[in-house]
Amino acid sequence: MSDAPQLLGDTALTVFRLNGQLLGLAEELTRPVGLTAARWQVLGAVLRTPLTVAGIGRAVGLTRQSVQRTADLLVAQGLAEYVDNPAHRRAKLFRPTREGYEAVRRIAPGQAAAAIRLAGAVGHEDLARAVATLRRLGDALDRLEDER
Amino acid sequence: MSDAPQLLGDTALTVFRLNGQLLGLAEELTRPVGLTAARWQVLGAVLRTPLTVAGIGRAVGLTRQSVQRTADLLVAQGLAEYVDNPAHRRAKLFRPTREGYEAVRRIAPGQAAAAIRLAGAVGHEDLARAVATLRRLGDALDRLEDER
DNA sequence: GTCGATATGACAGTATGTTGTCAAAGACGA
DNA sequence: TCGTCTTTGACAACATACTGTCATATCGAC
Repeated sequence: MSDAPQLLGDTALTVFRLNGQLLGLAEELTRPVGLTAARWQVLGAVLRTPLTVAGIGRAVGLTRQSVQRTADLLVAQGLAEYVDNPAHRRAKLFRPTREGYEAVRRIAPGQAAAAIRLAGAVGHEDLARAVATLRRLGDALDRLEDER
Repeated sequence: MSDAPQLLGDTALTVFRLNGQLLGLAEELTRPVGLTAARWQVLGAVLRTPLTVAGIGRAVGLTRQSVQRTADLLVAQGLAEYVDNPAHRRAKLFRPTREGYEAVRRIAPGQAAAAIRLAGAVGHEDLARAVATLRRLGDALDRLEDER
C-alpha cells in the first residue's frame, strides 16, 4: 500500500511509459500503409462522420493547432480532404478520401493480432476495468483543471 | 463488452489523453520552481542514487538521447551536475545539486494536494489496481516488441 | 439589428521525444 | 593479448504537441 502522492507518481510514470509503448506499436502497425500514429488517430476520428479541425481536437484531446498540422499533412498525402461546411464559412469539414479509408482498413488485421495477444496476456476483464478507472481519473483531472 | 481490437483502441485513446493531462498537471506543479515535467522526471530518477545518462533512460523508459538533452539543460540551470564515474571514463554520473534537491522538495506540497483530491475522486484501491493492470500491459508490450 | 464574446484557422516559436550516425570506451571470448 | 561486439556520449534531422497571437467568422444578449 502506498500514500496518495506516491500512487499518483506511480500512475504518471506508468502512463508515460505506456504512452510511449503504445505509440511505438501504432507506428509499427501504420508504417506499412504510409500512416503514422498521429495521422491514424486524426483519420480515425472522422471515419464515421466529418468534423472540423477544432472538433477533432476536442474529440481526441489535442489542441486544434496540432490537429490542423496533421490534417494538412493528410490532405497533402491524398488520404483526406476538406469539404465545405454549410454551418461555417471558414471552418471546413475534414474527412478521409477513398484512399484514406483503404489505408485504415489495411491496418485492422495487424491491430487485431496485437490486440488478441495483449488481451490474452493481461485479461480482457481486467483491462476493461482499468480503462474505466483511468477514464474516471481523466474526468477528475479535467475538473481539477476547470477550477483553476 | 467489446472485442479485443476495440478495447486496445480504447486503451490507447485513454492513455494518450491521460498522458497529456498528467503532463499538464506536472507542468503546473513544476513551473513555480523553474522546472518542467521532463526535467522533474529526469531529476527524480537520481534523487536516491546517481546514474549515467543511459541508465536514466533505461530507468524511465526514454532514449538516452532525449535524457541527455534534458540532463544538459538541468546542468546549465545549476540544478544538477556530472561527477566522475570510477567505472567508466566517458559515462559520467549525473546527480542533483543542492538547488536541485531543493527545487524537487518544493514541489511536494502541491503534488500532495493534487494527489489527495484525485485519490478522493477515483478511489485509492481502484487506482492502484488499474496501475497494476497497466504495468502488466506494459510488460506484455515489451515482450511483443522483443519477439520482433 | 448591433455589438461584444466566443470559436476558428493561420502562423510563429518552443519543448520534448524519436531515429540515425559516428567515435570512443568498455566487456568478453579465443 | 587481441579482436569483436556492445555501450555510451555527441551531434544532426525530424515528428509531434504545446503556447501565444492575430484576423475572421459565428453566436448571443440587448
